[in-house]
Amino acid sequence: MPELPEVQAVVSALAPVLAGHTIAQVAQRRQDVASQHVITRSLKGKGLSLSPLLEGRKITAITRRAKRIVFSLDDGSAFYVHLGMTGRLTLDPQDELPHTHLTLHLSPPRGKTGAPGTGHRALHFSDPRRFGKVVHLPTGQHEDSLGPEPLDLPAATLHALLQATDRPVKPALLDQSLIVGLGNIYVDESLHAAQIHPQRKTTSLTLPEATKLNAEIQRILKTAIAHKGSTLRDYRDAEGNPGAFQHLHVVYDREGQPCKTCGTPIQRIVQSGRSTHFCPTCQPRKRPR
DNA sequence: GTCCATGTTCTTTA
DNA sequence: CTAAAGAACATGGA
Repeated sequence: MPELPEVQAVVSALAPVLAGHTIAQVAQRRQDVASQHVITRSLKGKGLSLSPLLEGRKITAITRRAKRIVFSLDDGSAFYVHLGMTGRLTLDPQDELPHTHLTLHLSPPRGKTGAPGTGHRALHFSDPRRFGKVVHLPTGQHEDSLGPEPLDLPAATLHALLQATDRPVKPALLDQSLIVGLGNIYVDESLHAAQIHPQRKTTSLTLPEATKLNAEIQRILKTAIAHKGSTLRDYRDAEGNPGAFQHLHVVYDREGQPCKTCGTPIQRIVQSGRSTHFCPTCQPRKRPR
């Protein structure tokens, strides 16, 4: 569930509440929910015990990078949470969700105790399918092979990135090493808005087409952020609230339903093992002249 | 029982 | 070498 807008909604909810809190206690139910960030792929692993790394550390910032929720700590280290498909971070839930693999017990900053809403907090990470993960980043170790963020990407850069590879544009935009943050929903919506057929080769896209695509990606992501993301089934923000952008989907998960732009039934095809939804009228293989 | 799912990563195939 | 396709991960809903 979590593409850039959903992850951003979680970060926006958590950051103002939890920045400055100290991790008092870590309750880790599953050892394999966490791992150490490693450049080499040989020693990845059987899990990592988080409590000795996190307990006593103060959270200095909570930010988003790609689809990762990054917790920066006062000793220069950091960790990130990736929600996978069904992961959720929930703050002070009424009832603990099933498949809660990790809970962070947090103490408020000194001097803030007593003010309303600033007591101890509990941040729960739950994830039924367990595609999500927590990754510890030792001081200095950060980025790996992530592409640029889409929201402030110059159109010429996107065009250059697309020209540098040669494959259908749909799977290219899903590739996090090319550009980050987009998933199946927002790629389909962006390609529709830019009137580009998902099977068009990246090398065939002209600069004007890439410029339009770049603008539509940014417009759709920003609109989705304003609507706190899309909830198809599982996604909830840190307060347990669903997003609202799914009501504005034009193509995604609308196979056979009329295109909201032209009325043509939306088609579904499979590319790289993923569903692609598009409008054959709005997104012709060849550009109309 | 079947198919499908907002993601990533590894393996196989071309 | 590149890239596409497939499978895998694990669980639950339709």
